[in-house]
Amino acid sequence: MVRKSAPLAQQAANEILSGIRSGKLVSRDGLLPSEAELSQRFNVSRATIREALAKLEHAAVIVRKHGVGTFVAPPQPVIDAGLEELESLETLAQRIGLETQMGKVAIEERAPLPAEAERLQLTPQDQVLSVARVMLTGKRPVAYLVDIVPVSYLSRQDLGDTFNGSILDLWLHKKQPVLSHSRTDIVPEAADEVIAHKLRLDPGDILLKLEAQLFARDGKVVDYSLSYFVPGHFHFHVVRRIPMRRIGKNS
Amino acid sequence: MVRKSAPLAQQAANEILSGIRSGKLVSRDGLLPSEAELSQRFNVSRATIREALAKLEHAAVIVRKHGVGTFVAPPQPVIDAGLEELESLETLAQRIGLETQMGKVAIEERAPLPAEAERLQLTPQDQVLSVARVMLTGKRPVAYLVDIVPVSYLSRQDLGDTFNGSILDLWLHKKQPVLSHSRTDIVPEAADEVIAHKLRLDPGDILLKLEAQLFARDGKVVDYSLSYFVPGHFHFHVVRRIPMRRIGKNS
DNA sequence: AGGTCGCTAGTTGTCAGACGACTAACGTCT
DNA sequence: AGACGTTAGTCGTCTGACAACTAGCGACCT
Repeated sequence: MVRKSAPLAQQAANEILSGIRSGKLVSRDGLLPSEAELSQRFNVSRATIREALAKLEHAAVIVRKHGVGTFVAPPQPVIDAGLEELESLETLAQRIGLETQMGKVAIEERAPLPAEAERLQLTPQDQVLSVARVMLTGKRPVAYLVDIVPVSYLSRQDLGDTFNGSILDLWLHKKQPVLSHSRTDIVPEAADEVIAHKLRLDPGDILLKLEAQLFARDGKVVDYSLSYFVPGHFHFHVVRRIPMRRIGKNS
Repeated sequence: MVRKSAPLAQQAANEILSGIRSGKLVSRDGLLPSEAELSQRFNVSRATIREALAKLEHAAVIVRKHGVGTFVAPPQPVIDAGLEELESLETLAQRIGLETQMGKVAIEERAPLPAEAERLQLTPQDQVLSVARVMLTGKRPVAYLVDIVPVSYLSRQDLGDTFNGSILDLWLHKKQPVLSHSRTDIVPEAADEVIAHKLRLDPGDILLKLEAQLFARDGKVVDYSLSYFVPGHFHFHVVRRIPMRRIGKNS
């Protein structure tokens, strides 16, 4: 999408962003001028200002409150986590002393969806247990976690009063199944309306999705999980090694 | 942000999204009804429809073309890449037979910004070479890559006619400096106006940012790089291992 | 003195109508 | 066949008005 000149709304968004970053447009409590005032100040219509502000809201730069005003979005606390070693979020949070809460767990035993069947190497006649929950810190949703597990590996009874939100921790404690590794896909994604609702966001807000297959020692896929993270709370990194052998690379 | 009822624009966006997913709102060539028609169909003002469509455009669900119409966004080809082994994008693309082009390289020798100095363990008096370029496939920008390198490791002369876009490849070929690994942070991010312009996107569009420090064998940081990927072209994954020792974890 | 309720002013969200800027398609002319 | 101009339709922007919401203030009650 190459445009000869940016639409006015885009230009206004750029200028407002500059004004925010320089601090010139922001009062002490993070409040921006009203739409009417921005309209006059930038010499465009209020509708165009609204389109510009919508863009900035989607960029998580601002937050608009009906009847109140438009605010610069607040900065967020960060948890840093390496991805090389598989560790549950609950264990990670505990290790760094962060208090997290688990929202209501939605457990359902059903047939797998086609994508789930494929990822779990199941047939449509098999049954899976779906375990979905929201993780919160300080009442604030930070992640939405869904595990899809063949019922041969996990039943409702396995999840008892001691379930802390992590199937991985449950299995590691139990030493059954014996786990090997996970393959985790990393995707930036816009929240759809269901997930947005669960994480108290708007559809379209940016999430980091980790989509993982967990393999047991015998090579079977024992878990297919989808983890959606609100940016700013968990900060993931990976250590990438230089391969030892590069012979044959150019053949 | 919990609302008693969603704003009308949000509700309209949800309904339009449902109509797109069910196929009911989309013609053969991916065209949606006009804003005027959607306004009538959903019984809201055209301004509200515009706000709804803006949300969907930000979610990369649709593309709006001035004077033409509103289209469902096209699906994208995908390159899958593991992150465990450090490999340049250029080598990766070559390995899988994908033709990529490098846009104009912007090279600048300057003092490091504070964040760069910190990441590269430099002082403000040091000098770095900044190498910025866009990677394209089929004329389409897919990534914006910036390397910040201390001049002791890289000079303009090092980048000659043989520079293919990858400093990593250059160093691996030269075997100097001897490289060890990189630490790469993974962040979903909204494009700011500069990067959006380079990648022919709108500010606020979703990108995956990989922010990496590259370490030599002697422990020095030899490169600080920022790589911004347009979603849908490169698809990253990581293999996460179960640690061998878990003794002491609960102490 | 403290708490509650109602009102006001100000702000965002939505509506309606109009015009500007853009584009694809079609017809006419060379 | 190619170039140019026109038309109809669409998105982008403007204007003015009203609906929905909220913080703050003052009045009133306990």
